[in-house]
Amino acid sequence: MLNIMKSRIEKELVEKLMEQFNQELTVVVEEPKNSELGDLSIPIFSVVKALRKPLPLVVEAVKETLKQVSDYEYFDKVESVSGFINISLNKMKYAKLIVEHYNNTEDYGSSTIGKDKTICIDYSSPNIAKPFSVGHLRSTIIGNSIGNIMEKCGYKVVRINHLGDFGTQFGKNIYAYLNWGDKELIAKDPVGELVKLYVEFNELAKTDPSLDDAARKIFKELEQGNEEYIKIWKFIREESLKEYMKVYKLLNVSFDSYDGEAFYNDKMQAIVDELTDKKLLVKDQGAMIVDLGENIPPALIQKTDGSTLYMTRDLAALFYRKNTYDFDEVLYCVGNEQKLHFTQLQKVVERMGYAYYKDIHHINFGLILQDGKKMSTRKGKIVKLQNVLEEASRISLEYINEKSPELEEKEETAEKIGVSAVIFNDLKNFRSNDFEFNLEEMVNFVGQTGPYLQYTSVRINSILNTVEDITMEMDYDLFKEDHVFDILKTISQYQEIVLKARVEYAPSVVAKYLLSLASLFNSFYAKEKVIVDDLVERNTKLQILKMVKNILNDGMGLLGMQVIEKM
RNA sequence: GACCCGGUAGCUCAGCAGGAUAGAGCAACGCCCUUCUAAGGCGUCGGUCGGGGGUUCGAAUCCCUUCCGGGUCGCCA
Repeated sequence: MLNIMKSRIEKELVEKLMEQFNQELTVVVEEPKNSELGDLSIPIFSVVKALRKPLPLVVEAVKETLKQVSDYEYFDKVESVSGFINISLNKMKYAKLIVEHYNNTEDYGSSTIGKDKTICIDYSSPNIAKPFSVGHLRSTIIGNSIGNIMEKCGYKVVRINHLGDFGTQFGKNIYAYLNWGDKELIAKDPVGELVKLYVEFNELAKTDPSLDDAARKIFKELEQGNEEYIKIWKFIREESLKEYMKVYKLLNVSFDSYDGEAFYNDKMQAIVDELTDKKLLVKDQGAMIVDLGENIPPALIQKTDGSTLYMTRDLAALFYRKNTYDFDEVLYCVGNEQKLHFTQLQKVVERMGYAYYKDIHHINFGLILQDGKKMSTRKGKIVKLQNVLEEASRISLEYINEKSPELEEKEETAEKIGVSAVIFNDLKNFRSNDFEFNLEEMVNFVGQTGPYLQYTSVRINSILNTVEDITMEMDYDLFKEDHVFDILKTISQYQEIVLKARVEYAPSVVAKYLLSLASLFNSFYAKEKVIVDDLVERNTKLQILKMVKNILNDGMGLLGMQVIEKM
């Protein structure tokens, strides 16, 4: 609501000033950092410059013109301080506007900006025969959250888990499986054992490069339909997927499609043909590449032995998605280290003459580091996500036993708190930042954390549960107090926050917002008693509580966190 | 070597289409449960925004340069 008011004032003010001075102008309405200065602020340096008139004169002109703006009725005070015109809103009027708007809005915070638009999000996409590491956690929860945010903005979202179920690595997996795989051990713990085999293979290949050749050969035959290999491949894929589904259930994420790289195996030749027809494919050192100019390394489409690569499969997947879903945008939630790959992908599509290369976005995110370095599956240096989630739930249960031993459904609640803590710990920081893997930090429950948000929501719950229902009777005088008005102002910004998160593909925008809302509420909670004898006052406070709780819960939902009733 | 990220309080980070005295949380220290959940609240301490130039009325924010950390750079994904 505040954003709407801001842009409306900007627009009207510019129009009227331009009429007056017959001159191109821009005006920006912003919010002062320090709320003591007012609620809205207009720096007029640029206007002074454009008009070439003395500052006091411009100040007066802007102040006068503001009186003609349609939102003027909500202004309380307009004063100029060192080149800024600061506006204080009439707290009561503004509060009334927001509360009524809130009560008349179906899905508060939603918008229709994405109406009739489709957005494909490629996320999670773990590599089969590898455990679900904390590395995959990022893609999964960032992608899931961005999907939720897009839906809130009206988009139709297609969630795609582009499983890494093909590629040379399978040559390695199959080679190791056939040559030194222990069937019994594999039956007991398929994924765990397969990972061991994979790591062993890489160890041995260091001293014996012929192993890599053998693996490449196996993969090529797999690609061409070798039945024995396909059987093993299917087994590996199924077992891995079973393992992943457990994690997805825990994280509460789902997908519309699990078509992985293998799905595109029969769609690759068409890509090669089209690139050939368009004369983009060049033979270079035995391999087929697309040259992308001097600044970008060429894209490899086909290996010397004729088998395909990651790039080829991504192109096939892209075209398939365009044809199947007719997306307006396609997002790839993949780590920073693949930035070049997606630049190349986009470039190839551009060279092929498709205008929608502009709709391809790499939603990059930072690495999870260990000792300042990237974690690597090949070296077996990975942490299983499930262990992290279990640890978080365990600590959460300890809290419950200590703080509210009489709680029912302790285990379920502990799990919801633990998992949400891990999710929030990731999403609170901007996605492209790297971060050092630190279990203690992930399961920290004090301060700017997931449990803090859940706790705030739960506190509100226990008050709301004591009353029958909330009437419409309001005492807007209460909003004259800053600590009350600030909550309301924050509530009024929810929609613009969600929209900002959409533009930046950044769940952290929502996360930070929820922290500040929760913080404002907790200060309020410490200062004010809600269940007071004065019924109108009580009702007004309950209305605030209701709004805060709903936004907290809704926002946590956008992040993929679990909302809980009691803790 | 080339290219891409990042460097803000002891730690983790916000702020970056330039704007008014740089903000949170953690840690440290001191308070607050006879009030609706103290997983909370209040306060104190803590910063030459990596260094150096430049543009500007105004720079953490833009430009150049330099140092430090990380990532990527044809047959892995």
